[in-house]
Amino acid sequence: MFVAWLRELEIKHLAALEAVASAGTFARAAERLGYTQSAVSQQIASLERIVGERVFDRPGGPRPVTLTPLGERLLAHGRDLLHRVDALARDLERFRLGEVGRLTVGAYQSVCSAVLPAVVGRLYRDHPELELRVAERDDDDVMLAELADGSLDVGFVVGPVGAPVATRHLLDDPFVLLSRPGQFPPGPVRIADLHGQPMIGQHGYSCQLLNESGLRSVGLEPTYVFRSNDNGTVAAMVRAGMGVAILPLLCVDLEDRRIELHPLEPVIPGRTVALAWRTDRTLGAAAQQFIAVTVEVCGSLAERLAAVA
Amino acid sequence: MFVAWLRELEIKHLAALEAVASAGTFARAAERLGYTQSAVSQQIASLERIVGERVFDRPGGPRPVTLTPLGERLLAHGRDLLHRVDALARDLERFRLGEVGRLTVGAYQSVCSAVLPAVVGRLYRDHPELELRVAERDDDDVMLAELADGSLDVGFVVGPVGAPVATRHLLDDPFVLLSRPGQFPPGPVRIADLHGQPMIGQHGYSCQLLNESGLRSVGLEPTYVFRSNDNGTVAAMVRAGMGVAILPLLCVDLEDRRIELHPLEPVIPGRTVALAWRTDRTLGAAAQQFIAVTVEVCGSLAERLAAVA
DNA sequence: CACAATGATCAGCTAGCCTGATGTTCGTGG
DNA sequence: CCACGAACATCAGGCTAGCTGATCATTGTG
Repeated sequence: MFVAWLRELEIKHLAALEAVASAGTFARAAERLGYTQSAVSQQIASLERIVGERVFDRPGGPRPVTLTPLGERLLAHGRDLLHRVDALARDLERFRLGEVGRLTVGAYQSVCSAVLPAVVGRLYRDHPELELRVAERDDDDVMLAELADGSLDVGFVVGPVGAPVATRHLLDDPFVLLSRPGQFPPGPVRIADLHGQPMIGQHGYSCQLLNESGLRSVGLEPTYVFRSNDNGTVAAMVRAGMGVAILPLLCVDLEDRRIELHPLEPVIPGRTVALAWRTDRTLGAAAQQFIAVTVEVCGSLAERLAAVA
Repeated sequence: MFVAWLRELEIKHLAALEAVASAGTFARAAERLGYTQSAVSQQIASLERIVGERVFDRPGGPRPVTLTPLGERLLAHGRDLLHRVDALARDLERFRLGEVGRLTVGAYQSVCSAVLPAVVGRLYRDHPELELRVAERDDDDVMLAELADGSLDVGFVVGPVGAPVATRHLLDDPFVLLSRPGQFPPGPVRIADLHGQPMIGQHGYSCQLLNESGLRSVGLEPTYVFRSNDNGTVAAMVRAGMGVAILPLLCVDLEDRRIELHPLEPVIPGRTVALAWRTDRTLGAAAQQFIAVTVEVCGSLAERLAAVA
């Protein structure tokens, strides 16, 4: 892919060239580079052997050396390269500090609306140059597959998963009943009382399956009259009186006064929201920060949720 | 001027990184680079020591290695640098062949109009990407000074000059008499016959001084009624009948039928046009080509001049 | 469970590179 | 005209970085 000749050219040579050219003297260049004059002399000689011609005219005696035309042209390229190496170093340093970098996150809709805004906001506030991508995925398996093939750096998942991924538990997200205000007396609603009640649900992905199996385990066979994965649509249908819905608390807009929330009795196993990433791949600083910030954000979020349910 | 850390980073490391990343395994990368697997392993280890983190995740066993986020970012920079080194090599090669490069030439007005167009035309025809600059200088001393300080790469000069410059003789440029058609009988004009004749000359630079000293050495004290360094102006004044002019043949537009040329008798020492350049500085390929082409162009030009004078 | 593929590691050697001393060239001041 | 100083080249010597070849550890595969 790359050229054959000039293979021995190294950055060191260009640095020596630059130093001598701008110092005017081998000895001063050596001093600046922290070498002896002899070393610089040999480095330039090596460079000249590589390019096949002299890059400096040495007038001899105490007169300063000057670049040959070829040396001048080489130096123009060399300065450019040195500046780019410099930029590389600075960029790498910022990357290691998590100030720059690209990060692709996978998340459910509920996480996207309830958790991510706060996380993204804090990350951008601290490091405005991060390149964050959020991919909305509603299926745990899709999420894990994309985590595995590298499309995602980190992803929010529902349950504890096996696979070669690490997970960090974030919060417990209990199922709650959504109803029209006044439809049920305040306080917990007994699942048994929901027999025959028309229900609104999501399509058959991870948390909906968890939902249904929870209900069945306490003897309720739910009747769904509408399914949507858009939480706003589900809430709207509840408001419209089409039925009630059992949703993870995170899927609910807590500010919406036109619906009412009720804990369930008995409590069915709610989903646990966790963050997952591959353990066999090194995490970038940006990803580590994302995890840390997310853990913190979810910590305070969990407190607020506990107050509701 | 440049950064402190990352000083040990060399192009070799980036080449190894690129090779491994695109080959997927250390062994194949080694094969491509002409090293052993062990060498590549150590090069990557060295790179990782320099940047302070792993750049590859090694899953172990026969699975391909993958870049870490930091490795990916480093590689993006690295590929850019490698391409630039590649471009550097190609550019240097073209420079050595004289296909590209910058060349600044100093020349008198007469040379500019009589010699340079042909030279420049041929150079551009062969190497369209050369960057030629022509600086019109009417004074030999100025020319030599600028040659000395590097402002000019090569310069046209009149006489053989000492200084630390080499000169290449190009052609002899005899002085001729310009007159209105019919003002003198065809053929040579005797200088003695010009006594009292109003004359038009140039200002006191190199070739005008040579001119006047030549005339005085054969007993003529010229009377100048007008001086201009613009050869077209001098010719116009001759046409207007203001006087006659003695000019180097190169300063005359041979196609202008409204003036007549006469050799002088006796012949006074004409100027010799030569090309000069510093001997203590290496010449670029472009300069060498310029000299070669100029010598050739002047060779055929000399023949045509001989036919006139 | 043996085998193959892959990277890490180690020992040993070579070559490149740096240092310190010395040689050579040239301008400068007396 | 000469001695001195400044500046680069060169040489010898030592050190180390880097390469080779062999071996080890790990892991997927038949």
